[in-house]
Amino acid sequence: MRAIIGHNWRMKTKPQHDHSAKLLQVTELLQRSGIRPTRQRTALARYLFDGCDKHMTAEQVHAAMRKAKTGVSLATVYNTLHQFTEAGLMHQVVIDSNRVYFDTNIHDHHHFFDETTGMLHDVPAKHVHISRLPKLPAGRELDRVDVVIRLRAGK
Amino acid sequence: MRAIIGHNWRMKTKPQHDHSAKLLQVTELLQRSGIRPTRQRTALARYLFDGCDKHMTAEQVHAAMRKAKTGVSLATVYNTLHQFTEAGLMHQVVIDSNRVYFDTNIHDHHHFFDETTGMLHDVPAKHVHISRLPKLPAGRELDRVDVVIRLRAGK
DNA sequence: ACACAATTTAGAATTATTCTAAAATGGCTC
DNA sequence: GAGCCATTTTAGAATAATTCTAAATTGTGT
Repeated sequence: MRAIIGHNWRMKTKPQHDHSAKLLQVTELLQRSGIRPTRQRTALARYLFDGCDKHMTAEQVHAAMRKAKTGVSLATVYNTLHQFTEAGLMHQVVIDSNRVYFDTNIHDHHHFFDETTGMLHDVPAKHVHISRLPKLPAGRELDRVDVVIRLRAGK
Repeated sequence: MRAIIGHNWRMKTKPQHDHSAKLLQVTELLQRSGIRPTRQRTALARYLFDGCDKHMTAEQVHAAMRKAKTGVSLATVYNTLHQFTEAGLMHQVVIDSNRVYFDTNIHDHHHFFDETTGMLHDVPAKHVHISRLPKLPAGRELDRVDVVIRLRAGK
């Protein structure tokens, strides 16, 4: 049964358009990050790094995979999101009490958090100027500065 | 030694002594916030609002209560921390993936998050200048801006 | 094709938190 | 202070997100 797809298991799942190009890009992206491009990881990467910035929880990503009929277990979604994060391909954003969002936008940016909808929105770094930072404690260096602009319903 | 500060519970104080004075202050604080000062709530308030800024998880607060031999159940600790937060007596800070910190410092300030120790430290607002903010989406108003300066081990 | 390492997986385990319904307490009125 | 009703507290069950585990599968070099 697998013989049919034979040498190229990658063709099994279909993106909308742009097959080969996107696939090449994604497998290369993973390889360059030292991550072996398995079927599951490629499917996830293809979905996540399609050029649209996404803020999603692991469960949401898993649901998207189900919908796309790509067999990727929840455990693998968690593992892979963590790997991608560690490789710097995406970020984790923790804002809501018990929800971790994975953010595929790795450009310098900040966030609006809309308390009425629970949604997260990007704010390009250029729209926030931080003109002064405190002196860092000894023996530590700056990892990054997260700015979350919390919004509530207003006039 | 404490009579001097008497009327101002905000003043930096050492915990330990000052029973009567502190009690009056605390019950008043609760009443002014529309919270009935029961035994448990008073015990928690006394511990939390002793003048020292604290960043604690609910479990940690519960542990402190046990140590102080004050019978307060975990459920009550959760309930009460939420009430206090809603009344504006303290804030919630969410940073670490699955840990909610309650912060007794309600002055304008920001945080260092030390990734190596998992600890949170205050940064007075004056040490961080945000000189530009984006235009807010329609129908929303600013609740607050949280700045978390993430630190990692460095030279 | 073969073997060995890496990966995936289902389901169990863990952890922080919330819920529930019963017991205790607080604040009234008489 | 006894009686009463609303509020609060509580132990333990329930939930939800995440991690762990150990077995099955897949990938890769030979």
